[in-house]
Amino acid sequence: MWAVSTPALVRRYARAVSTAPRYHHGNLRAALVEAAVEAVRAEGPAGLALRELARRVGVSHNAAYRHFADRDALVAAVAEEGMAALSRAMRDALDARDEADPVERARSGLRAVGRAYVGFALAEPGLFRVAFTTPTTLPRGSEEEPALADPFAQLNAVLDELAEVGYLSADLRPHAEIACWSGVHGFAVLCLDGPMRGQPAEQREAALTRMLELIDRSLGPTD
Amino acid sequence: MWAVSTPALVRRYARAVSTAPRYHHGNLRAALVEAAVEAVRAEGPAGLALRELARRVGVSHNAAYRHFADRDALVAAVAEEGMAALSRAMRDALDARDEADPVERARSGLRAVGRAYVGFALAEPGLFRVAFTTPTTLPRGSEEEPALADPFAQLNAVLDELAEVGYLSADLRPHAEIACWSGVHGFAVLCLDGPMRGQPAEQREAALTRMLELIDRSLGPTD
DNA sequence: TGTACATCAGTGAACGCGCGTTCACTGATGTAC
DNA sequence: TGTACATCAGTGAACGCGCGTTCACTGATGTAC
Repeated sequence: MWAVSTPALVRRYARAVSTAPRYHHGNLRAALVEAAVEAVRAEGPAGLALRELARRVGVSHNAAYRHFADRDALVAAVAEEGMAALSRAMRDALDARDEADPVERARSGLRAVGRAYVGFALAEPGLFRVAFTTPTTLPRGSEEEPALADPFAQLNAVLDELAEVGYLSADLRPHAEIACWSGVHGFAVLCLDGPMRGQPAEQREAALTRMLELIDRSLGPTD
Repeated sequence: MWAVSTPALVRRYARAVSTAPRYHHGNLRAALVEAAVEAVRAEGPAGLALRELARRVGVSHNAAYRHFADRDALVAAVAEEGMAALSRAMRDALDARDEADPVERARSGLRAVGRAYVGFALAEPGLFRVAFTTPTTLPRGSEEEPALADPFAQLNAVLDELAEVGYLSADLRPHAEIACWSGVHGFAVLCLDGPMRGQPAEQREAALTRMLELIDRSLGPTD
């Protein structure tokens, strides 16, 4: 059952205790992804070079090929990491709600995911950009980045909640998720690369609050 | 007054008539920008390489340095071109309105610029991307891309119109332009690089119509 | 329990690529006289 | 009107860069016996 023999275990333990640089890294794949995330934080998507990352991890420049088929595979791994982090941020924001009234709770949920989305983009611009980078080799007919499905699902859940409690009417529900997503995504991009780049935080904050208010208005009843 | 002497005129005419390749290109700067626009159409921002463009224009690879200080200057020229084209598309859409009722006219104006914005992004994805590319050497404290001011001004004008005719209340007016811009910009980006990439046109069209409807709702009166 | 051997995860040198940029230059153009 | 000369817009060779990728290899590890 236990595939590791005793002498192997002893050797492994000695290795783990030793501080000398090891020939076998132990967890190179994870270390490369971690370094890639750091690089992306510091330099954006352009920082994702296999040679540079290997250098940072302290490993020869093509050791990476044991763990990634090519550069694109590494970029994809980082993108997945970024999307997962975004998803976590949204979920945490949703979980932090404490409203009792169902309608207020649903409405604040939509604001919460929106705020979390924009907040993540501004806090982690590099990861955010990579997460939305179109892979150079588009996987024709493949599953189209399942990781992306998760933030999407959360947004849809909140909108369904808004519909269930009667705030969002059924005939406005279709495509509402695209409209909401467009709003927060566009806001994030305009802050990172557009006219709002370099604006003071309170200015951005005021604009974001206004936008979330308008999104809320756009879905609610007219009377 | 006329700075060109007669023999110079004669020589220039002979040149203009001749079909032989000329040592002096005549309008290299414009030709390079045009080639750059084409390259961006075909390959996106990555297609903007001085050597490649010089090759296309049929000129030695560093002739370009007579007209652009460096690569960034060329990219900036293309970005300006793209932003101008976007601005034109918006203006044309606004001019095409024919509603008589002031409120309806203002509301359709907002839809028109939104549709034009997204339409341009989808028709010219390369130019659109370059137009929003942050220059690598950010001009610290400079005027922050005045070309961008023009689409922004048009959007603001339409929103002012909506306020004047009484559709958009004064207290919702501040920051409304950011919210609207975020919506259409985000929609465009999601279509180009996000989850809506590769979706059929009618699907995108339906989602866009819904988003423009929601934007209209978000600004209008509640009663 | 010890050892031979297969397997796996690294190394280091090398190739070719296209790029931006600089240099010293040459051909074409415009104009003062 | 013709010519000498300054200026400008191009050429071609070269440098150095960092990259992705491949190759033949070696050291470490795990395990069958």
